[in-house]
Amino acid sequence: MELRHFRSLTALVDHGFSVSRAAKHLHLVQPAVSQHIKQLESEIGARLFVRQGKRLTGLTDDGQQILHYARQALSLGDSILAVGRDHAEERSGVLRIATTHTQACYVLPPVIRQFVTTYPEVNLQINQGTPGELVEAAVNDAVDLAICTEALSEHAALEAIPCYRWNRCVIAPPNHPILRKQKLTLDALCDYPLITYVFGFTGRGNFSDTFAHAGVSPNVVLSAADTDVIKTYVREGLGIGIIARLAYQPGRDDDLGMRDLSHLFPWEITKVAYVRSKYLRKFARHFIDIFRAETGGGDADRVIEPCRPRRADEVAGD
Amino acid sequence: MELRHFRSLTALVDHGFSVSRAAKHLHLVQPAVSQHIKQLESEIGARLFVRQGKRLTGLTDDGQQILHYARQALSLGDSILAVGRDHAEERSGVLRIATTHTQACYVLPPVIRQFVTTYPEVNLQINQGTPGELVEAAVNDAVDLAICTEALSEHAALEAIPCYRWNRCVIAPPNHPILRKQKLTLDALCDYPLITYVFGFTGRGNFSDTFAHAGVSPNVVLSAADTDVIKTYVREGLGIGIIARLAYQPGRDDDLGMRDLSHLFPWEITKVAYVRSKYLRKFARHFIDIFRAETGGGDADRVIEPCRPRRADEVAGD
DNA sequence: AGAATTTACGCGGTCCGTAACCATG
DNA sequence: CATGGTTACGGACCGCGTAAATTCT
Repeated sequence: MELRHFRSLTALVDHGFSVSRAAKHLHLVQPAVSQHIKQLESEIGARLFVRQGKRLTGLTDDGQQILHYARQALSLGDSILAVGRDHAEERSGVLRIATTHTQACYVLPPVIRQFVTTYPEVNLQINQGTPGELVEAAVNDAVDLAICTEALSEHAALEAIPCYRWNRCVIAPPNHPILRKQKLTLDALCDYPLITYVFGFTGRGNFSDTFAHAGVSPNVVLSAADTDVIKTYVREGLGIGIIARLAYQPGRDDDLGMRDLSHLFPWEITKVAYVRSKYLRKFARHFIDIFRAETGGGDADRVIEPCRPRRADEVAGD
Repeated sequence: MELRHFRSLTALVDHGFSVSRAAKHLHLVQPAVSQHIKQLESEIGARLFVRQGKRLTGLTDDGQQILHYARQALSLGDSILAVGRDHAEERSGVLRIATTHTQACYVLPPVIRQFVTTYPEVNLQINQGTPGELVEAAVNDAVDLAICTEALSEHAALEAIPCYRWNRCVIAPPNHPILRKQKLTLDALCDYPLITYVFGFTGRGNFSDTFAHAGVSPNVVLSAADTDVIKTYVREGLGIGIIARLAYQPGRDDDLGMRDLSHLFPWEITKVAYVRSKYLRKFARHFIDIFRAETGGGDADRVIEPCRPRRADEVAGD
């Protein structure tokens, strides 16, 4: 059993169980990967694929199990090569990041700017997705870093580094009564139609829990995956928006009134996560440092606050 | 890069950096493993070994790092083979367990008895060691399961399954005043010379903390790694012993008086742990079930109490 | 000088590629 | 019959073993 068998196995499932396509992807011919599978199955002593005649259609339970191990082993091989590259070409390579809309638009830009100037040789790839997709992508080694507020701490394979904390604000058209109210309470928010994030996004869990815990029910008339949609409909007069405070941009959003809500909701903690067992290139670790410094450090009026650094075992218990 | 390179790498460090001995162990000749190392270093682009002339003397920092990944990859290979064996010969194989003296003597015997009768074909190997050694052995894939009360939950690579909880008792010669005292308090225990476990063993951490927290200092005249030594010196009249209640055996220890101390100390939780990323043979998982059932279930007068099953993510936060 | 590792070289196995054969839609 | 997979077979490569050269103890 050698890594080449694992390469054929993973290529096969990654290309719709087509031996020929997998072979092409591996720069081999069909019979070669056929043989790899055959050898694997004979050495293991169990069928890995379900077959319809000669055609492979899916994985057996064992195959599923084994695929998982094979992927990990290959990933470790990549880690080993990565260690080497950190020697040969410390300042060049690829950094793949997955994050959510809010992070990508409002938090990452200055970080990216600083990173690309210090590492002009690094090919930076940013993917956008839902928190669930980020976790998926990270554990499948489709990206190196995942950045968001939800879901990252749940997965045992991920190391999640807390970077900064943030809270919410309400935005409304300039003359909206909510902006003049003396005491801004949850009840007050419930008096108006609300626009905020969909479930699974940007702290929506804590948002709903807070109302539920207070025994009041907000009237959410629109849920959006990203802040721009919320702003748009607030400008349309559909309701008042509750967004991450850091997504309110003075200058750009001066046509909207804004009031802080951090006294009403729990703080959210945005984290950057990576799979524990993988080697992170030096520049990837540096990216995390830059991210923490940039978000934790300056720009106080965006209410990005630094967050106490924590040790790994604390993070695990989140 | 193939698994064979990793095999040579690990064999080399496991045999004192002697290429010839490593080769012998791999059923190869010296030049073969020399070549493996050469190929590895060339593909990675960094030296893995520090050399004195032609002789290898140790690992570079990178080598250390890479060794770690290589070991994991090989371990995954073993897991893949293990999946297969669970098909071919479900009821035969090897189960390697590491545990402490207390568990081995007082808790495991009935579990072992049941296991070997249900799996007579399984080669059961039990190693004894300190809690630190158990963790070491588990993460290095030297054993399959580690059973003890300390240290297991700390290591991120280990999944620790809580199995039962226990507390302490005091043992003393028959006419000792401690046995007649109305209220058994920490202060009362401090009035006499104490014999108990050494640090890092059988809940000694919580033991000391409890006294420290109460602001009293016990007079520990002897610390032993196992219960039998403690009993011996209690019989000698050197002092009173504080041991795990489950280590007091009615019948065998009737010449010693015993009183329960569970109102004074926190409960300890004994766990069985294994490395998360590894495949556990079916009989290994069954062993855990037997262990939990046997300890959680019957024999109430040994005060082995069942412990609420917990989900993996709870355990991780311990 | 002796033990151990590297280098050099040749053989044997095996890994892959070509080609023919077979199953399926 | 076209597409895709397996079987069969041959060649090239390379991985391993033997033997000589080299270096450190």
